[in-house]
Amino acid sequence: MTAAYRPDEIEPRWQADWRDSGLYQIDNDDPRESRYVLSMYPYPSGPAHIGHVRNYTFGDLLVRFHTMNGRGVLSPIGYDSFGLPAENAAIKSGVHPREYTAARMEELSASLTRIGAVYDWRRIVSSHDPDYIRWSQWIFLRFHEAGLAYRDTAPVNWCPGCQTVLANEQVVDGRCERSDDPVERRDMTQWFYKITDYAQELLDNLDGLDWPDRVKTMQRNWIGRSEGAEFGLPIADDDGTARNDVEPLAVYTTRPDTSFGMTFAVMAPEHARVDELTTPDQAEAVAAFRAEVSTRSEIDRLSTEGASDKRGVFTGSHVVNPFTGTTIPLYLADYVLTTYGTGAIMAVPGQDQRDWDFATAHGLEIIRTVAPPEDFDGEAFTGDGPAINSASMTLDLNGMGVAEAKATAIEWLVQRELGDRKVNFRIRDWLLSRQRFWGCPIPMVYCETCGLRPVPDDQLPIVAPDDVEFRPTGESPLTYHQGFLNTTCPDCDGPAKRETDTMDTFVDSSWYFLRYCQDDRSVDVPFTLDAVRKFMPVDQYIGGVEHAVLHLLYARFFTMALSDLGHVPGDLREPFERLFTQGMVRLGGGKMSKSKGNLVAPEAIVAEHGADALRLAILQVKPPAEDVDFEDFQLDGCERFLKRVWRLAVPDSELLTGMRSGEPTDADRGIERARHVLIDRITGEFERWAYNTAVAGFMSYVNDLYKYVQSDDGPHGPTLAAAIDTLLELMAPTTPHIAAELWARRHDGAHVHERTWPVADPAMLVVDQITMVVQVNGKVRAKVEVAPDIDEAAAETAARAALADSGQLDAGTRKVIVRQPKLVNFVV
RNA sequence: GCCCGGAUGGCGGAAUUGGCAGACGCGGCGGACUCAAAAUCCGCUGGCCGCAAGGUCGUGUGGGUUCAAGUCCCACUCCGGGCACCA
Repeated sequence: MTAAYRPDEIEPRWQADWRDSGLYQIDNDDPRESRYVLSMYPYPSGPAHIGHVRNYTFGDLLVRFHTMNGRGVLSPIGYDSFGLPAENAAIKSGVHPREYTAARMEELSASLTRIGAVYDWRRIVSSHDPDYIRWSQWIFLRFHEAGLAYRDTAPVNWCPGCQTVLANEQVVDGRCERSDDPVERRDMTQWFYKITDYAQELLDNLDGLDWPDRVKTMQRNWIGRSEGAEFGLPIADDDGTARNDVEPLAVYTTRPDTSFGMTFAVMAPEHARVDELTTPDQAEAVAAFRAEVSTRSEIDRLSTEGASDKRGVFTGSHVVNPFTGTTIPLYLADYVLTTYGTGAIMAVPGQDQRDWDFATAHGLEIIRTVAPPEDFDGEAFTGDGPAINSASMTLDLNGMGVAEAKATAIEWLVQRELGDRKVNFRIRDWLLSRQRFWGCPIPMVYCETCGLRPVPDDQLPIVAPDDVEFRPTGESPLTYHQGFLNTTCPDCDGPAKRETDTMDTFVDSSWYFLRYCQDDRSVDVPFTLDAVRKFMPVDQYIGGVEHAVLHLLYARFFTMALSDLGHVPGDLREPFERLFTQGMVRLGGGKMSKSKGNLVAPEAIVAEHGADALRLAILQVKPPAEDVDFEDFQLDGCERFLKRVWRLAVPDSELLTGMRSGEPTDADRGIERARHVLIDRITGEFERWAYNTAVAGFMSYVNDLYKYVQSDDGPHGPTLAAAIDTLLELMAPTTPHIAAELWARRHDGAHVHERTWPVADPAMLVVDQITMVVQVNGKVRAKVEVAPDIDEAAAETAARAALADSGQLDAGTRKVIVRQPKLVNFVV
């Protein structure tokens, strides 16, 4: 009687075994070569959803694979446990975010365990843990000392739905990436991390990272480096001459070569010098325009729709084009941003479409300074070409290409001390303060006499009190808690107030991977240099592409800054050596989301098919990098396959009767060869993340074994045993429970996950026969079995022989292509 | 608009370098077992023509290179993603 395959019975048993045995715990003095395999730590939103399961299955497979390959694998887990959902739940139902979060973490931990994922649970971190808060604050203070954390008043993104400010990275198409509310502009005093200090290195290092090109491109776009020139446009007097008593208007351009075509200049509506440079007769129009712009939402303003003439207004003032000496009008327009460059531009309608549109709408002059090609029928010409109309007494660019003209123009500016070469970045500093309760408090106090003071290290962590009222007010609930708010100044002991804003949760995720390295959590630093050196950088990071310019950029910044400050080794500049971004799981073509109520619950699948079948289905359905629709999962087929494996491998199987012994036959040798081929194939496929074809490999192999077992001669005992044992070893990372159970049953309770990964014998991979295709005019007409080392002449002879009866070569051949041993093609 | 991906049977997909298109799975059809069903096992399964042997067409569209193209080149269509007043 064959024992039944009962995943519901064996899986929880093995999950407990892995957790208790410590097989996947690693100590910092472990002598094995170390590997750091990390899946992005999850926000604890309750039981795992199918997207989580996909992510953590890939990670778990790698952990188990590397472990069997003799490496000491750091496989940690933790929770990104600060954040809005817990606080919103508190507002709605009154349950404290801490309790809410603890319950959700419990659920998520249980589901991760239930799908068979293994971790060193001793190293767990959670963002909201006071111990973790302490070190988030400690790092903030180090950054503050170094000038990398600062407070500033700036126009910021306000999300009315989340009732907090957002970082630029969290605004997508003018909307909040979380709540999708349109974002408003507000001037607020906020905390920033000075990520712009690292813009150049963040850009440069991308080249050396083994990351998807897509993600690198997104980061490059986000950082947005541009090279150009910055120079001053003198303000013109009433009679058109440059005034010496007024500071020139600074502009930034990437096209100094086109300066002779500058026919007007434009300031951003929010530019600091608008009032100064507006003439009395235009004051009313300017004020009206600015008022109108300020009420427009970001989305409207970003939109290119709408009449161009409404997008700007004349200031009444003129400036001087230093290249030509001519006087040109100065406008205000909303297409110029106050936050980029100098907030003012020289407008060259001939070479810039935005300037072209504006010039056309306002009846301004257009001068081409780059000759467009003959067939050019567009408006502004932005391509390369010889300069025209670009000469003065002191500078002649005519005839030069764009690059040469640029360099020459900049040189001219520098010589006359009018301006200089300038590199600009699109990336802004990271706005990190949030007006919310459920986040890490910013450890600063405001003293009436001493001003802004950092909280001393020995007073950390600053933890939010429990007895606060949760109301969506737009200010942190901490603002209304007198006990938290009122404190004393660390320097003068006088009355002081605490900062009530908390940190963006992306701060927490910017260093958790460093904390995981630290085994002894009692030391007085968040991580020791030795601990970090032992495991960092992360060898394989796995997560969603949605973090391409959020988490992945911030974490890189943190690593560089901590490196410069000496808290991690100086040569550790990049945290994640290899990155894999897995695709999303969708349902019925749409995005799966809680709000749509179409989440697939892995619990139900595990209950019906078992965790191994679910893991196998995840791996089988699609290449890991691609998005997948849950409807395409083939759970029945995967479960059926596991049952086939079970019946083949379980010791008391009815399938296995009448085992042959003695000398192996050709059929036996064929199976033995297939075993080695499988080892070779699966090892390669695992290394290149070809899990879907690896599953196909397992299935094919098992099909072969079934034929072998049911063949007339019957299976050869030792051959079959080896064939099955190898299969179980190779399947251990993908379907760990069934592999463990069958191995234990076959080997007296031994553990398959403690086995060494099998190695293929190269001699067994050499085939003695290969199918050679014989073509006539590129069409397959015959196939011949030949030796792999057949020579050219013999191959042609064999091919001719194969076609001899068909008469297809009777007319003679014009050409013969021989690619032994795979193919011979006759051209007739 | 610009920059990346992608398009292969009824479906998900496979095809390291240009060399047998459709591995593997799902679904479908047929058979075995069974009183029957489920489960299981075996076989067939791209279209068209043909009793068959076999032939013929076939990897989004149109061209091209080559003895040979899913794969390389040119042009285009559609789908997905990113960027998009950043001067």
